[in-house]
Amino acid sequence: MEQRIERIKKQLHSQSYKLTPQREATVRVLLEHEDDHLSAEDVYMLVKEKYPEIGLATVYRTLELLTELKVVDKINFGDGVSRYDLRQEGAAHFHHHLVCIECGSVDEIQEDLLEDVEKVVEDRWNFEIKDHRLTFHGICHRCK
Amino acid sequence: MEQRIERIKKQLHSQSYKLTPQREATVRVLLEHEDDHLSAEDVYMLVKEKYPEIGLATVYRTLELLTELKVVDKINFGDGVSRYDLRQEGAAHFHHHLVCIECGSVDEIQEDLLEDVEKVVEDRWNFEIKDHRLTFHGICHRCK
DNA sequence: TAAAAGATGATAACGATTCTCATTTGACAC
DNA sequence: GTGTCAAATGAGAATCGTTATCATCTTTTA
Repeated sequence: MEQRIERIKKQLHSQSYKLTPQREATVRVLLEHEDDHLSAEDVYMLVKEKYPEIGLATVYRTLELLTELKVVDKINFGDGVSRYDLRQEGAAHFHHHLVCIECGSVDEIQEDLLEDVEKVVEDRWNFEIKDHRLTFHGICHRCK
Repeated sequence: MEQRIERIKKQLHSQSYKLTPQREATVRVLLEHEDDHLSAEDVYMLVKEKYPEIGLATVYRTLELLTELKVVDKINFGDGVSRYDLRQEGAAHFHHHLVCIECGSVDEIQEDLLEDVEKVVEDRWNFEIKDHRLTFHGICHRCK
C-alpha cells in the first residue's frame, strides 16, 4: 500500500503535480476499495471519513488528474454515473467487466482474452488500437 | 426504408404502441443516419426539419421506447451524452465500435469476433451472457 | 357524442459534473 | 525565516443532459 502510494507520488512529481493531503486521502480510498467500482460521490463520502474538510470539487479534480495519469480508469456502465477503477500496476490492457442484470454486481476479468480479436481489427480495419472497453451484460454465477 | 418502417410499426403494435407521426419522423431520421451515432439532441435537430412542432421530450420518449423494443441501442462513448444506434435487423449480437482519438470518428464492426471469447467467459466465469459492448479506442485508418 | 386512454409539448425539476473565485497552501528565492 | 508566486482548495453557482409534471390534444371505444 505504502509502496504504491510512493510510486503514485513519484508519478505525480514527474509531471510537476503534488501529492497533497487531499489527493493522498483520495488515493488511499481508491486503494482500499480496489475491487469496487466507485462513483465520484462514493469516493467523496469515503474520503470525508478520513478528511472531513474535503470538497466534492477537489475529489472530482483528483479523479480527473488520476485518470489523466492513467492511475485510474473512468468507466461507464450506462447508469448515468462515471465510475473509477484503479489500474493494475503494469497492466498492458484494461480489464473487462461482467455486469449482472439481475443483481447489478460488477465482476472483473483480468485476463486479456482479446489478443486475437485485436490482431484482426488492427489488420483488417487498419486501426491502431490504444485501448479498449469490453463489458458483458448477463446473469452472474450467484444469480443463476 | 418503407419496409423497415412497416416492420417497426408492426413491432410497436404488437406491444400496443402506436406509430404516431412524431415517432415515424424520428424513426425516419434514424434510418437516414444509420451510419452515424446521433445523440438525442442531434436527433431532435434533424427531426425538427421535417416536423418542426415536435418537442425534445417526445424525442427522448421515442428513443427510450425504441431502446426498449431493441430497435435501437443506447450507447455511451464516455463523452457525457447517450447515443442511439439502429440495430441491424436480425442481428444476434450488438456490433462493435472503433473510436478514433484523433478525429473522433466512430466506425462500426458488424462481425461478431467475440464467439471464442464469449465461450471462455461463459465457461470459466459461469456467466450467462445476454449482451456485450466492445469499443476500441485508437487511431483510425484515415488519421494514420 | 361522450368518455377514457394514450401521446404530446412546454417547461420545471433533477442530478452529475464543471466552473468561478476568493482563500489557503506549499515550494522556492532571497 | 520571510516574501513571493503558482498551484491547489472549498463553497457554491452554473451548466448540461435527461426526466418528470401537467395541461392539452388525439385516438379509440362505447
